[in-house]
This record gives sequence, structure tokens and C-alpha cells, in this order.
Amino acid sequence: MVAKQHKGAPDEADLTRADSLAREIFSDIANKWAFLIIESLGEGTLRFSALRNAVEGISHKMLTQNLRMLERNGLVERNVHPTVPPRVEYTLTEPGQALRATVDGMCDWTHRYLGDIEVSRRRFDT
Amino acid sequence: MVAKQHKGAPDEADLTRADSLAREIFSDIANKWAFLIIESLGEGTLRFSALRNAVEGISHKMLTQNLRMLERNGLVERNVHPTVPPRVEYTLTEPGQALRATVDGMCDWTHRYLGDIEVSRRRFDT
DNA sequence: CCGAATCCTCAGCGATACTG
DNA sequence: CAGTATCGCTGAGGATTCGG
Repeated sequence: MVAKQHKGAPDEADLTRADSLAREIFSDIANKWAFLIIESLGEGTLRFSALRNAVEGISHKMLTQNLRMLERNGLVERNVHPTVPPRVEYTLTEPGQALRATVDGMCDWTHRYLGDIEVSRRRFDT
Repeated sequence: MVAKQHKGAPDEADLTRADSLAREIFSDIANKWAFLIIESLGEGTLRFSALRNAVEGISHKMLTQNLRMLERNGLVERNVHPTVPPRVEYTLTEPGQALRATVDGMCDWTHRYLGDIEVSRRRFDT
């Protein structure tokens, strides 16, 4: 359970610490760009520019920013090849791959219910 | 695949329309509050105020806003009991329940890798 | 109790330019 | 090619209020 941070439970100190950390991680990762990046890296290693093309519509800034965040949380690994021009490659780590599985689930879900959603939207917008 | 919107594929018109719709839905739903709301509603029906308590830290405005969005996309059902004071209950629909499964997966993931992430963060922050 | 509207603020984000 | 920094703006989102 991530939504509610328990208060007054026994063994409180550690529980709430874990919960607030979980919540923090959740807030980091539950964002559109992070998901799309993870999705794209699922196929395999990509370099920065390739990733930029893979994730339609992302800006240079958002890409670096999210990559740093994902790297910090240990979801992607960053490999710099000290050539010129520089070549930087990004790969999913094992935790990243694990998360990818659930992100894939979300993509499947989206395609599965696409029609229903479209219908529901039209009903609502009246 | 949601990340990249294919261009120049055969049968292009419908594919890109579906993709852009998928992308739009993805952008709607892949946000922190939506996930937390879905998580909380997984337990069962909740009324507005209960939901507000369940989702720690959400503002009145964000809650209504996300609930409207989820309702529009057909993930939650809104039931108004015409009593006084009013009583409004929210429930996950079948598509909502289906998505909840993957959101649960993400919660499990979070708790599973909590330790690794904490370590990774400390390494990174130096 | 629930929802919509209004105001106001601050951070997210894009654009641009500069380093290695 | 990849990353960082700066600037400026739009809009997300909190606080508050009123209405049903």
C-alpha cells in the first residue's frame, strides 16, 4: 500500500520511513516520460540521440532530466564511450527490466480498452 | 508500442489515429495521483471524503480533477445519492479493475526494490 | 458533503547558448 | 554528440469561496 502512510501503527518508525520512501519513488517514476523511456529501452541499449527519436515529442531537457532520475534510482545504467564525438549508451538494469514488465502491462491495457475508452469519452463529453 | 508514433506505415491513417489516442490516454493516466486513486479504490467503493483521506496529501482540487478524468475515460463510476447532505460514491469499473492489476504490480515492484533503490540513490548522490 | 469558479504563486518545461 | 546553465513563460495546482 503506497497511497496511505500509516500513522500510529506499532513499529511505526520504520514503517513510515519505508512508506514515505515508497511514496517518493512512486512520485518519481509514475510520470509519462519515465514510462515512455523505459518502454523504449525495453528493446535494448540505446544512445541518447536514438532515445530522443524513440520517444516522440520529448525535449532534450526532459530526456536528460528523466534519465538522471532513472539512473539515480538504479533503473538505467549509463555508459560513456570516451570517443570523439562522445557516445553515451543507456540500458535498463535488472530492476528496470522488472518495472518494464508492468509498464508493458499498462501498454497492453491501453490497447485492449482503447475502444471502450473512446466510447466512454464521447458519452461523457455531452 | 506507445512511445513512437509510426509514420509512413501502410494503413497509416488508422494506425496513427489509434497511436495518438493511445498516447493521449497514456498521458492522462500515467500520473501519480491517478495511480494512487486507483490503488485506493481497489479495496472497494469509497465516497469523496473517504478517498480524500485514503490518498494522503491530495488536494480537493486534484482529487476532483483526477476523478473527472478517470470517469471520462470510463475507469471509475460515479454514483450520486440524492440525500442531504449529498453522498457521492466512486467505484472502479471493469477496465479500472484491469488497470488496477498493473498498478498493483507497480506497488509490488516498489516494495521489492526499495532497498536497492535506496542504495543506488546514495551511491549516486556523491 | 460535494463541486465549480476564482485568484495567485511557483515550478515545470521549452528555447537557446555555451562547454568538452 | 551529450550535458549543463540560464531565462522566460505558461499552466499546474493550492487556497479560498460560494452554490446546490
